[in-house]
Amino acid sequence: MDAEKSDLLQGTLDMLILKVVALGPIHGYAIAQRIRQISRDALQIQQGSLYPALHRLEKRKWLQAEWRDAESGREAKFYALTAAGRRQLKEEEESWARLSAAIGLIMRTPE
Amino acid sequence: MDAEKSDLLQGTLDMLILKVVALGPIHGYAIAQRIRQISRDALQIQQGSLYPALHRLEKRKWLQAEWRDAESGREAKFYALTAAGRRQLKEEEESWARLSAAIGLIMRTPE
DNA sequence: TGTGATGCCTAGGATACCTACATATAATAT
DNA sequence: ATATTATATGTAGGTATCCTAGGCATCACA
Repeated sequence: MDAEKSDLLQGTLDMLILKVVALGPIHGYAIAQRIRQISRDALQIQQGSLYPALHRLEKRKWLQAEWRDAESGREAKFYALTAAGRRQLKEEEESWARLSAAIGLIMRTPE
Repeated sequence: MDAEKSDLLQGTLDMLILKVVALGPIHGYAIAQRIRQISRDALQIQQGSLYPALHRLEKRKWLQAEWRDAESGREAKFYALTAAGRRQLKEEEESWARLSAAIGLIMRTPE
């Protein structure tokens, strides 16, 4: 009802996940933690956004999943970037650079 | 079906419109033209996105509409920013700055 | 014993955007 | 004279994304 603003920019979640996974195989829960840490709490991924996104990316063959032991000793699902995922990440980076620069042009227009 | 990427970053349309209207009263069709011009064709607002957005912003009292003659001699609906719209624009600018900077932190993380 | 952190998941709802369509006028080209 | 393009506004329906709110399980620690 109260139209609260999202915790992130719609459409950037896939790119953020792909980027973090590109840093090295990592499990879902840790992806959200890393994004939060690196962004100094500015970006907070809800679990209800995270897991569907991971399944989406896996289905599109951009990520590959594998159950392994986490540092904690417990089982966790580790994700790795595929070759297609690397290409997709590059595309999304370019799209982000292009669009955010364009928004900058608008927002810096003097009156 | 084909998951084509959007012409803009989801969630930024309202901010872009508020910003352009803040430059001076302007009608809907011209808003889309200005956004396209200033962004050098990088941002293209579809009519099916534009008009619902304008109605949304007017309903929230961030814009005020008035029918007037356009330069073309034809009638057009001119929009002006309200005081609440000015506050909203400021908030959206801050949110954009915060989130886009945070995304920059993630995307520039070295491996 | 129970609480918090870790770790995975889904269902349902809200919102935003796009495609496609509909309508009308004015200017320009053929 | 006629057709097309640009201007100008609008809606309906579909899709995708994200969030809230829940559920389940394990482990450490108080």
